[in-house]
Amino acid sequence: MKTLKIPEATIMRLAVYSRYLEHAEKQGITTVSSAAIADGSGVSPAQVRKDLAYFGEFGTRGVGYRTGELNSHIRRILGLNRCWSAVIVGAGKLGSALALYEGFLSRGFRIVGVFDVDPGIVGKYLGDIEVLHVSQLEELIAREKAEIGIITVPASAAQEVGERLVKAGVRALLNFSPLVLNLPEDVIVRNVDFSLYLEVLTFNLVFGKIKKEVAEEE
Amino acid sequence: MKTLKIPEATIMRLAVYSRYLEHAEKQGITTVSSAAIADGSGVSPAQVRKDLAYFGEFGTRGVGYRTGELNSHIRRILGLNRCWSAVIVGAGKLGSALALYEGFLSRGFRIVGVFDVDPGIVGKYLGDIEVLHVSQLEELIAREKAEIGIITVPASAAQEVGERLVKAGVRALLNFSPLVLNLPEDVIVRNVDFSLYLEVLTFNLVFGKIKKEVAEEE
DNA sequence: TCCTGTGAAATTCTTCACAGCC
DNA sequence: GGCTGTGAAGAATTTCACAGGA
Repeated sequence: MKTLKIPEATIMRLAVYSRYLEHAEKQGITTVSSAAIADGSGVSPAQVRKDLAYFGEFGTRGVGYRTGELNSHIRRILGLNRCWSAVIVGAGKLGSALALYEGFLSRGFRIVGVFDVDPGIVGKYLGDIEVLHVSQLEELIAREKAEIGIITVPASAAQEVGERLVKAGVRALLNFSPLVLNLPEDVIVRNVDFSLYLEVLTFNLVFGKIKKEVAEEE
Repeated sequence: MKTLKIPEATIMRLAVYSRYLEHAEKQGITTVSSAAIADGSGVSPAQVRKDLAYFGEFGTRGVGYRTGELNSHIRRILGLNRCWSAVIVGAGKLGSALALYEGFLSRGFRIVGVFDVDPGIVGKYLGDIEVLHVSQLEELIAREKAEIGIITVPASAAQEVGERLVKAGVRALLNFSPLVLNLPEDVIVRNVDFSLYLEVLTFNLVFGKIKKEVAEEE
């Protein structure tokens, strides 16, 4: 079979290009070059063209890309030509913040349910959505046909919640707990861990200094 | 100069290994093999060994690694053998959630300041930290010697905030706004965008289905 | 002339496979 | 026997450089 594999990095970059294009569109820029996109996304122009080439020819030689049109293409590639329903499990600070995050809706993500086990939290409203008890998880996922699960529970509960979400029919998970989940291969899981990103920063802060010293010695 | 470059992916994985090791330590497991770490981190055993090999020899042939000892090594590599001070700019939902996030402290990150421009937010307390007006940004960063900035302001203000943080002496930034910041090369910036992660999921949901269909046709 | 699309080259990253040590 | 550490092989990704079309 000749399904060429698309690098995950390409997908991430396409999403970044899309944000730049949206920004450019708002500024009234109707045509962009790969160099402009590259500039606005922190990559090389060749990289931009290669990434797009996986999916087709969207530009005009000698001219560039039509801003809005290219953005539509990218959004379709990313699956954003439709709305997606997601549930959040864990209505602590992070879960609540995500439930109220406006950025999701503008990209086509609708939060259709928020769950918790804490009786002090269940029943609260986050915007116009009521926090439900986890016991209603399966029912709501089935009713709303939610396909994405967002896990914002403590590490100790994450694995169990993941399994439950999958059993309830969710196909893709965004896991904010610091542990790697052990789930069937066909479930799509990505992890987000804030401390981890900070640790990448501190490594670079420390290591950058060392590199500079090494360079000066020679 | 012979400073071998460490892949960023290696750094991220080290942080993941560290979390697994902490988990294992709590369970009373004193010795782990590269296979165990790999299992708990979703990578291959060879990958674990290669990643560690960039920094030294931490294991014992025929035995494995001492859980706590290896974790200390990794924490030191990541720069976590000291405490780091960070400020958060933007005390909306996300900024507030991050300010209250317990996970930071346990990894050695201290939030020493939270800022906003909104008079309705300035003066509020998040835990025991008061939200200050952005006009006090420079002063507090200097006084607390904060080295890390976390940007949780709307996209339209992100670039300006980034520049201000850098001018005030911050060397590393975690940017939660959806736009790529344009800053001096020596500033370390990493972006976190929740919608982006969801878009990676949707791409895989859509594309996974297509791949399956293609496979079935042949 | 300008900028895209793309094979080919270069580079980076991962896996393999086994020597070395407990 | 078991598991680490590592050069060498292999795979994946990025960059280069230029052909091709507006």
